Amino acid sequence: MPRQAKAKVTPIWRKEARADHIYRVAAEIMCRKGYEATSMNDIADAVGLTKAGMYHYIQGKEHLLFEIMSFAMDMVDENVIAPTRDIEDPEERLRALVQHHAGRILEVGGEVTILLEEMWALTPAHRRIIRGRKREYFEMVRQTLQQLAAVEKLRQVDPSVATFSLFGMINWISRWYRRDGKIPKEVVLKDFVELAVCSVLKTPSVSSGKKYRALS
Amino acid sequence: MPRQAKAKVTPIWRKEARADHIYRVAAEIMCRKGYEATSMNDIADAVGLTKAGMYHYIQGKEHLLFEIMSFAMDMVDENVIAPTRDIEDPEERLRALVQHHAGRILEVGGEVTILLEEMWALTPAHRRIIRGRKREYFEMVRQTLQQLAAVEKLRQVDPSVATFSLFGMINWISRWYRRDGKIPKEVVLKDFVELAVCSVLKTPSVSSGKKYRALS
DNA sequence: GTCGTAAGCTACCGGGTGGTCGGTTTCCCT
DNA sequence: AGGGAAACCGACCACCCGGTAGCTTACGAC
Repeated sequence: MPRQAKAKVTPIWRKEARADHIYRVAAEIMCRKGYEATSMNDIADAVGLTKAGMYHYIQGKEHLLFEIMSFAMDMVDENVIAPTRDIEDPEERLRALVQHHAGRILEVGGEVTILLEEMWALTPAHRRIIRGRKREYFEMVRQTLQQLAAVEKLRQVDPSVATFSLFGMINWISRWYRRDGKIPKEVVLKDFVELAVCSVLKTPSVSSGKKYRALS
Repeated sequence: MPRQAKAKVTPIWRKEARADHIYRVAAEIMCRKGYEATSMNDIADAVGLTKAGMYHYIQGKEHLLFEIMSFAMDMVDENVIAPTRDIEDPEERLRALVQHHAGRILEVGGEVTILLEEMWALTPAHRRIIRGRKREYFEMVRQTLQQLAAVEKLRQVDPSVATFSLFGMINWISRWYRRDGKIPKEVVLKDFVELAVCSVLKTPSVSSGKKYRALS
């Protein structure tokens, strides 16, 4: 039990921290095999406990999924919505939204994004909560596009359809991007900002170049 | 048994046709609840047979999924690849690809597209087959983008990344589009062609207007 | 040292899974 | 009328699921 060595140094193994570890392992497995195809024994084995032992830290399978999804939405709130909410210029805001969201997926890994689609596995109450948080995010992006439409910068497309399109492009990343693949994540990020912004804007101004300048 | 009435008219109820019906029903249920969450009893009930009776027409659950996925890829081959393969101008071809693919999803329903993602549920042999067919399609789109890059029409983005982006936008449609919703499919289709083409092309020429003219 | 608590395990539960077997019904053909 | 095949079903199988009860162990506080 190598973990015990660390336990000696930090005598109190926070129960919550251990639960966090279980969440992380569970997220990885569930993402790889799907929620239903993942058994509690799979998770217990991966985490080094028996199923019964694991139940001292968690409440149940569905609750596990709910916690993971909530964590995913927390990440969106903190790392995507919060840093972009106060950007005044809607074009600038859109660019930042894409950059932060895609950047998160590329860096943290898409596990969490993929699990966000297993909505039907949640209890109705939990499903309502997650759906509400998703809708909130969706509305923010949609309103950004509507602002752009108001100043004639948006292409002649339905703002909702355009928003769905943006989410499609970005969420799909987690289905194909491999961090050990040959495309570096900086390239993907730069390209995605360009693809996303250009797909919806008539005449995007040149990137303000805060982080990425045009290559040529 | 209302089906019997029809059987009287067409005395030979082709076994294959009955199997087809089962595939269709299974696709609808599996898409709604997910492959693993769908039991053979669910399907049997929906199709009006007992589980044992159903096994006279099908070979097993995994094979059912494989057949559905193969059918989906047949549809792509017939209705997307075949009618666009011989278009010479790559920009025209790209436009047609998006139009046909998105059009199919909007009209047939996305069941089949969503099921195409449950790759991990297949046996390795079946998985290899489906993956091969997917890759073939992917390569066709990618080469179209590469041709566009060769004539300086593609934006400064990696063609593979751009291809993934296109697939993301389009495949995502089946996750949000409701045929009984308020956005008519013609609008979605028109918008998607514009969004997709404009996302990857520097200066898309005005649509040749074969089917859809600019609205204003 | 010993006691209380938390951690963790073995053994088990009821129920549902994909799948099969043997038999019965139904229908068409002659 | 009756024979043969295809259609269909009730009962069952072995197995695995999520989850729990109750016991044992390990450890820190005093």
